[in-house]
Formats: sequence, structure tokens, C-alpha cells
Amino acid sequence: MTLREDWEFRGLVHQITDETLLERFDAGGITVYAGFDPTAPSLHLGSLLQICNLRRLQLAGNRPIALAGGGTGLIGDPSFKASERPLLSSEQLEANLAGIEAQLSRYLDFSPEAGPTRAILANNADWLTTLPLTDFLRDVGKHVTVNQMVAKDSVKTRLDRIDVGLSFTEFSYMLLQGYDFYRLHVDHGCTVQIGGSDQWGNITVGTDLIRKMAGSHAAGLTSPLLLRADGQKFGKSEGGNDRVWLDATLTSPFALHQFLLNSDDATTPSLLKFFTFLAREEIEALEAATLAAPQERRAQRTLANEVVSFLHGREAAHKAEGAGEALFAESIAHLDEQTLLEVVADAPSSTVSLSELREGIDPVDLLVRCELASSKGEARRFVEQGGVYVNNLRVSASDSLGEERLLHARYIVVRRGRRSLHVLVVV
RNA sequence: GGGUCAGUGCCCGAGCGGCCAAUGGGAUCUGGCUGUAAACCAGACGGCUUUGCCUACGGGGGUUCAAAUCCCUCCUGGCCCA
Repeated sequence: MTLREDWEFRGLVHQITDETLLERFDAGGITVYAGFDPTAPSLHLGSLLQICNLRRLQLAGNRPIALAGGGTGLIGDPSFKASERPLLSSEQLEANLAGIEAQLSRYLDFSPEAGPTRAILANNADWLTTLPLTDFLRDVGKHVTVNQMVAKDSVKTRLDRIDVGLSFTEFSYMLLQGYDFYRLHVDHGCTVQIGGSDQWGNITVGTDLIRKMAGSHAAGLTSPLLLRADGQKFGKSEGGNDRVWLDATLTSPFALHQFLLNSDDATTPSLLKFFTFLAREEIEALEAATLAAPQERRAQRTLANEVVSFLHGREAAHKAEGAGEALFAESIAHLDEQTLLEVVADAPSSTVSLSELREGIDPVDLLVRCELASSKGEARRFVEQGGVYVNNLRVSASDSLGEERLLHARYIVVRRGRRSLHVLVVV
């Protein structure tokens, strides 16, 4: 299967600057880059698509560059954003950069054995923060008209809003990103930038700049935005507005596994195509399996195992799967201590004294204490609605929780709703 | 700098002197049904020592028995003019 066939099957191409690009990737030897914004200390599931795409291209014999936006992160990308971004402090930015650079260095092949396809990690702070303004305006700004910039769809949304503005700072962002592409072209012979569909405008600034400043041809490719079947943005965790992070301390392997396992039938094929390296035949077989026996959720299981394995390793995926099965399939009271601890390994925990437990704990207080409710009023609601479980048994407001609830004489597992857990440990 | 319009709960958005913790929609949460889905149905959705009290409608001050609603001022933003 050619790379073009594979990418078209996976639905990875949204817009592309020239039609022959995919064939050229097939031949190998191209240096391609994708940028990652240090807006948080970890990348999230959405960034995984570009990581996978870089990896796919690397496996096809090309050289990937992962660019951390240490310089552009000082500015903030306004593309399709509804309002002006607050600026990150330089300390925040530093911390975020350290986090995402560590992640990026794990998911591509940086080993010397990779030879000409060996990945490169770059940070645009290295050239952007020392670039004299007057040089920039003369050498770069002169090649781009404001007319072109204003015409970009990515800024139009902001320009059309009557209630918010667009600062010059954010407006300038696309020039900086375009300059990044130019620098990578000059320094590393990079000729292709890939990104999400919101990056199209920024990417074409770069290809234009390279043509005008270096007289060379450069190309760009964007991937579609992944949406859930109901049209919602993908990647928000069950917990609400939090994103699903790639960092295991922010989103545990178990939580990530659960998130993917819960993907709905209609979206799962796309997720398999985007976030795994499974072959077309395997993905099509899983689609067929979903139609034949949806309750088995083989596609979802495979997806969860593949992604968690890629990000956190086989071992972590295996544990996460086992924990989920134990937690949802049986009463946890019968689990032996070892298994119980694995099931709740990722759940937050806190301690309680035995004397306190002997006095009995009110369910409402318990929820607040375990941070499963943010106020007593909310806790009361959860209990009244029947959404609170201790050791998988529903509790009512009149219950008082005491020593007799202990599992293995030490643990109490508190659950709110379907899957918010907390473990209380007696000390 | 001048004029003008606007700033309401997580978001959008009603309200324009008492009946306002504030209509409605979305998001979210809990329960039910299911496959630990989706859709759908029901309920909840500022806090508390919960028949009541407290804190809230950009900030501060004022008028009034009473203000999210009126006045002054400051801040922030849009648009127009200079």
C-alpha cells in the first residue's frame, strides 16, 4: 500500500499545497516538521495526531522535526480563537516547555541508528527571541502584505467579532510561524510542514516566505479536526472540561484507557485510523466486528490498548485493562488485596484514622473530604440522587460509615457516579 | 482625545426599581434504559449551621423603604469621528 493510499484511507488529509506531496513522501528523504504549543505542561490527546503523523512519515523514510514553540508561545496563536489569549508568564512557559519536550523526545525515533531519518527536536525560542525587530520587519515583514494576512480565515473570525479585538501581538503570530518554517528550511532543509486544519493559514505564510526569501519550493499539509459523532470536540475527559493529557501523572494510563474504551461506535474507526499504526485490514476487521457484535466492543478495546501501549508501554496498558475489568465486572469486596490495589492504583487516595472511623463518618462529609464533591450542597445532591457508592454498594444519606466497611482491614473505596474513585486508607 | 453602544451565573443570552439566586438554550453532573456506548427519559446545576440565612449581575460610590435594573465615577471592549 502506498503512503497516499494509507493516508487517504485514514482520512488524514484535509488540505494540501500540492498533489504530488504524498508520492514524494513515499520516496522518502524529505524533512518535515510539526509545531507544538507549550500552552500546558503536557501535550493532550489532540496533539497525538501530529505525533503519529510524524511517526508515520518517519517510518516511511523521512526525517521528522518536532518543533516546540518556546518563542511563539510567548505570543499566542489567534487562529480561529474567539478571544484574545492571556499571555503566559515566562516561568510557566519554561515549565511547559520542559514537559512537552520530554514527551516529544519519547514518541519519535531519535536514536543514531535511525540515520537520515533520525528525528530532530527544535525550539523556536532559539531564533525568535534574539531576532532584532528591525531585521525581522525588513527581511520578513516586507514579503507579506497586511491585505493577505487579514484575508486569512483564521483571523477573520476575530476580525468579524464586534465584542472582542485582535491585538497586534497575536496578529503577528503567523509571521513568526512562517519564519520558523523558513529557518527550519535553511538550517535543516525542511520542506514540508504538517498540522491541524486550523494551521493552514500559518503554514501557507511559511511556504510563501520560503519561496520569496529562499527561492525554494516548500509544501504543507493539514489534517482534519477530529470530531465526535455528535459533532462535539474530541478529547475532553469524562471529568468535564479537562483535556485528556498524554502525561501519565495528569491523565493516568487507567483514565486514558477508560476514556478510549468508552468511545462511541461511530467515532471509533476514525480514532483507530488517527491514533494507531494498525494496518487497513485490521481496522476494517474491527469495524466489521463492531457491526456484528457491538456489545463486545472489540474496536474500542483494541484502540485503548494500542494507544496506551504507544504512550505508556505494554505493561501499563495491560494493567489498565485488568483494573477496568475488575472494577466493572464484579463486586470489589471479593478481590484479594493485590488485585484491589491494582484496580485502584490510579485513583487518588487519602488517609483516615481508625478512631475517626469508629465514630462513623457521614456520607456527605466523606464525599467532600475525598474531593469527590466540591461543596456539602453538591455532596448532598449526589447522595440523594443515588450516585454515591462505598465499595461498590450504594449508600444513602442516613448511613454512617464505620469500621465494618473496611476491605482487608485497611481500605474503603468511595465512588461517585460511574467512575470517579477515591480510596481511603486507614493509618 | 470626542461621540456612542456594551460588560449578567461554566458559555450564550433574557431581565431594565420590589413577585430575582435571577426566564430560556447549551455545556456539565447524577439516576434510568443499555454494551462501563450513542440516542432517549427524569432530576440537579452559587454557598451554608437549608421552612431560613449569606454572597452574587465588570470595580467603587450614591439615590431609594427597596437596585442586576436609576445617577456619578473608574476599568475593559466594540463601533464611528478626530
